[in-house]
Amino acid sequence: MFQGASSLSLDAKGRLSVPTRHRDALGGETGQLTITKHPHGCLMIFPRPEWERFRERIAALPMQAQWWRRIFLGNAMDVDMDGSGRVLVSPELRADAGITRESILLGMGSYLELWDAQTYAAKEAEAKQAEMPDVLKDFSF
Amino acid sequence: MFQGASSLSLDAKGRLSVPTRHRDALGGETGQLTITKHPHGCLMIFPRPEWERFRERIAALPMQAQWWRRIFLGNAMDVDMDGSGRVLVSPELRADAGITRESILLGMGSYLELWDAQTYAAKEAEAKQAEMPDVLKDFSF
DNA sequence: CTGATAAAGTGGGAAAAAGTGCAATTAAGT
DNA sequence: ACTTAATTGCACTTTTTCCCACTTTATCAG
Repeated sequence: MFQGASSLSLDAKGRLSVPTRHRDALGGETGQLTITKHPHGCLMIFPRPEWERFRERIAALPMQAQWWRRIFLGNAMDVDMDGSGRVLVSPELRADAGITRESILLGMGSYLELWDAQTYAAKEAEAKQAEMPDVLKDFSF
Repeated sequence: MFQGASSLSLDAKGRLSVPTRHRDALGGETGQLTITKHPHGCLMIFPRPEWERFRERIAALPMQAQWWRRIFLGNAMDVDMDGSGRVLVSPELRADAGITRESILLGMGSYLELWDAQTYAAKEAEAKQAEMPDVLKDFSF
């Protein structure tokens, strides 16, 4: 179960150093994980088994959801952590999420989200302004 | 199982250099594959056996789908990879998908999609803006 | 509180693999 | 038969991947 935010910076080669507290949960025994696009403008990072489950659900979607398939499945990259817990984020994925150096890693339960630091700050501010969605209206704390 | 995006450029003769990680799965023992049109504006690339299966299903469609038959079956080209993993994409197919040089190859499970880079970027951006189709409304991550 | 030890992060470099372009040979058409 | 176009194979250059070493940070003990 992933939760919590980490500020981190990719190195010159576009490698992401996975925070130690997520390393075991993310890489498992073999260090295998999968990174893909998210339509909201960030990247999703899954432990490999979790990705397999997600992919099955995506693959089962009907024709109308073809574009979602392209975004999630068509852009998914299987990667391995290197000896020091780093993963290479492909140039295509970095470009899509607008990630240069400074980025934010968010624990989102079964997966992680990787955001460009600036983009995230802007979108979060925007979301705070926006009206509460209906489903939350009768949600009590 | 194909997944993941690759940026690549066709050479002056219209040849596509198949990314190494897809080469075995796409060409099999003999390097034979099939390329055809897709109505969404890209090309589909199948390993030969996978194409055979797809063709059977298309052929079995009723009269209403006659146009889809023309598009898929009528434009299919059987091609071979050369010694260094390249395939020639015919001028007709390239023209149809608007592919000049820069293109994107998407792994879509049982087949690959080849897009003109610009076209893909534009359509993807459009899809991200668009409202989520009903089938996805109750899809949780 | 300070120092030492250990662990983790960061950067760089070398080896291997993949891509790109050229050249030669074969095939086809006039 | 000769010219032109196409295709296949080869070689060189570029990129990518993997690994090692050094620096910095954190933790524990004195």
